[in-house]
Amino acid sequence: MASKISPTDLLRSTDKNRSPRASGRVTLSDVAQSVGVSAMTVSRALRGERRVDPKLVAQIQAAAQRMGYVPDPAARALASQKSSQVLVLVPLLSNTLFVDLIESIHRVLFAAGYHALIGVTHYDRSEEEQLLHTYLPLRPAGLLLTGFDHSPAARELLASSKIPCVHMMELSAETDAPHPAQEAMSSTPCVGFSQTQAGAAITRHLLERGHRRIGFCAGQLDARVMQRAAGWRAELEQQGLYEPSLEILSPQPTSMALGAELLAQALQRRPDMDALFFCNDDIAQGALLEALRRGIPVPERLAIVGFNDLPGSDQMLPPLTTVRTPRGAIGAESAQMLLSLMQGKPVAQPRLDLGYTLVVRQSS
Amino acid sequence: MASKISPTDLLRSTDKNRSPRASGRVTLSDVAQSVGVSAMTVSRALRGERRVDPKLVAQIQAAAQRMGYVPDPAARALASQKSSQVLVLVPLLSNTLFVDLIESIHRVLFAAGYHALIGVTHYDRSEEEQLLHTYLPLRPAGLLLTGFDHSPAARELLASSKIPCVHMMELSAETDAPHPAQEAMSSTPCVGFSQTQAGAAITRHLLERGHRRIGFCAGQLDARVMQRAAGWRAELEQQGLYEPSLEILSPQPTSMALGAELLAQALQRRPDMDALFFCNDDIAQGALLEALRRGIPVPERLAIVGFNDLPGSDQMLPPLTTVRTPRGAIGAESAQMLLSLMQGKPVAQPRLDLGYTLVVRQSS
DNA sequence: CTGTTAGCGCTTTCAA
DNA sequence: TTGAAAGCGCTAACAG
Repeated sequence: MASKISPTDLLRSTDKNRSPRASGRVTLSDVAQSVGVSAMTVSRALRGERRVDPKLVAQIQAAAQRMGYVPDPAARALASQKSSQVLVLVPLLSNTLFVDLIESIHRVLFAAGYHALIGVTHYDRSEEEQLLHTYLPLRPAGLLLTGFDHSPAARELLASSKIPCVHMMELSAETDAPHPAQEAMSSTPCVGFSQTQAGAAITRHLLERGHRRIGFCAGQLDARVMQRAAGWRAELEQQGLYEPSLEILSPQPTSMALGAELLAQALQRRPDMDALFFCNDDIAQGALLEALRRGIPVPERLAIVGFNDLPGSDQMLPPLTTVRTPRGAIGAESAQMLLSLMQGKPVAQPRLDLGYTLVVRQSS
Repeated sequence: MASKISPTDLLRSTDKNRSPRASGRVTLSDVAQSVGVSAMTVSRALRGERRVDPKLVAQIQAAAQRMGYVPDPAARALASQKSSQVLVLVPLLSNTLFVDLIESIHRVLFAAGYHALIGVTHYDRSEEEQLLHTYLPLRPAGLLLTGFDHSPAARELLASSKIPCVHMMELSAETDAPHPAQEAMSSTPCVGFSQTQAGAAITRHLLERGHRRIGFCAGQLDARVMQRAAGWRAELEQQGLYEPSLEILSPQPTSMALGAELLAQALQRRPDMDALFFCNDDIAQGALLEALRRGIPVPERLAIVGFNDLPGSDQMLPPLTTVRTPRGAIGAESAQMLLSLMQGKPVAQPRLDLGYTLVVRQSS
């Protein structure tokens, strides 16, 4: 195992002789030198590439550990043209939904040696585009995006970057909710559930409970909210119960205050309303409190249901009936799918439906 | 403006001759060549370094724009030993407080060309340590940490990294709340407010309202919560009203459900309790709902106050009295301070107190 | 004010 | 299975 020591290595061996630009960190060649192999071998060994003598691998790992070697992500990214970061774009952080999503993504990616770089789009296509513009040059190893609603320029960026990408929270090519760019993404990897079907399911629940004038109240009119609306509407139409005046929409972001306001609007417009389906639990909670303030018996006079099963919904008066969405699982499975894609492995189910659960409490 | 074109540049000029490793992106030398200057000049011009002919700067910027040049962060990080990322560590994302903090940090840093890399510690010193271990090698340009509660090893890492760092949400060297490592950090840059004083202030408010048996209920017993407790306790002691049984603490994370539980515990232990100070609005909200369920008149029979002024607190029945904390401003000012530190500029107020506001609503 | 030189620390490529 | 050479794209450190 007589080793040839390159001039550079010799230079490095003496601390005095280190280049003035050296950062002082332990490098690959430091480890290589100490073991008596080339830097290349250390690089391969540490990355777990095959075709390295197992004995050497053990020795190298021990040395790296002992010397406190930590790979330099910048150097690695520069040389290999890809970083260990995964860009994760979500619309908001103020909805627990996305926090849960991020937490489970982080857990899976972190364990696999990747870092989640989080970007917030505020439900704005141009903000998303700008984020892609600034973050794509970081050469993320993968992308995790919320929904399919991108600007054309963003689509372009994504396509030309050729970076593996998984879409979260909704499914491509839903036959019951035609999507503008449906065709283009029928093969796009995605993990989620049918927002439309979930919206339809909770509407059916209300119908089964005997409600007939079921309103839909929503803020933050993003694509997924509109899919829920479509599910609600389809069920009502099927029963011949749909009327435009049952739809109370506001472009404002959802909040408890907005819930109170929409409840008021709904009852003013349709005093005969006997149930309300809110697009998200936070506005439903606000509506529940407003009903309490107004002395409206829930669910006797008016049933109220929400969506997502957020914290606090079980604490309301009465506890809120809602749809539990599997965001934790969506995050984990998306990350897992992305890991496969990044490794070039085939993905068994590139369109993964994780379903939803109706949670019936006392508000309906 | 006759330019010397280096051999490498000539090589690059012909697409056929590009190295097999080239990434295809437009590089600094591409721009340099097109303008007829050296890569170094382009580098300086684009980074806005002084000592470059303004005319050249304009020309170079135009060329970069036209050619679609985007700097490579990895190459930049490798050469300069610092990335454009700022590591931001927060305990949680499920508390709106930290989301607000992050949003404003992001806004300030992004505008200055930096990216926020967010890490979540879950109030766990060893998790924080691990995050530092894995993220410090990314050579972040700066650090933004929540609180001062680090493990010794983490302190070591921070100190030896020599990366500029600002602590958020609490202030160093509070004379009224001795901190374990107080001395060491009396000069540490920090932006926040006195948690102790804020806790004392809302307690005084309750005392002024005539309450005498004021309990303190808390979950998630982190350093800042305990500082609020200290403020509460000091006020009570001053009036000779402090008793250990008034303190109801739980190690569990705060939530509305925990609020309900702690209210129950408090009333069981001290049926004569006439006011409760909850360490965070979410548990206070849960307590308010529990009071409603139990038919306890608030504030007549029992006053309830919270902390942070989170969304929904104004929607409660009755609306919650609380302390509004300036997390948006804290995020913005911390980021601003960090920018100064990163540029080596002196910081006028390295210990910035942004105060707090008592928000008196109907629950007290 | 501008350019030259020499790396930053790693990995691709190719040769042994 | 291992190694040598040659960069990745940029900037620090001098010169001029």
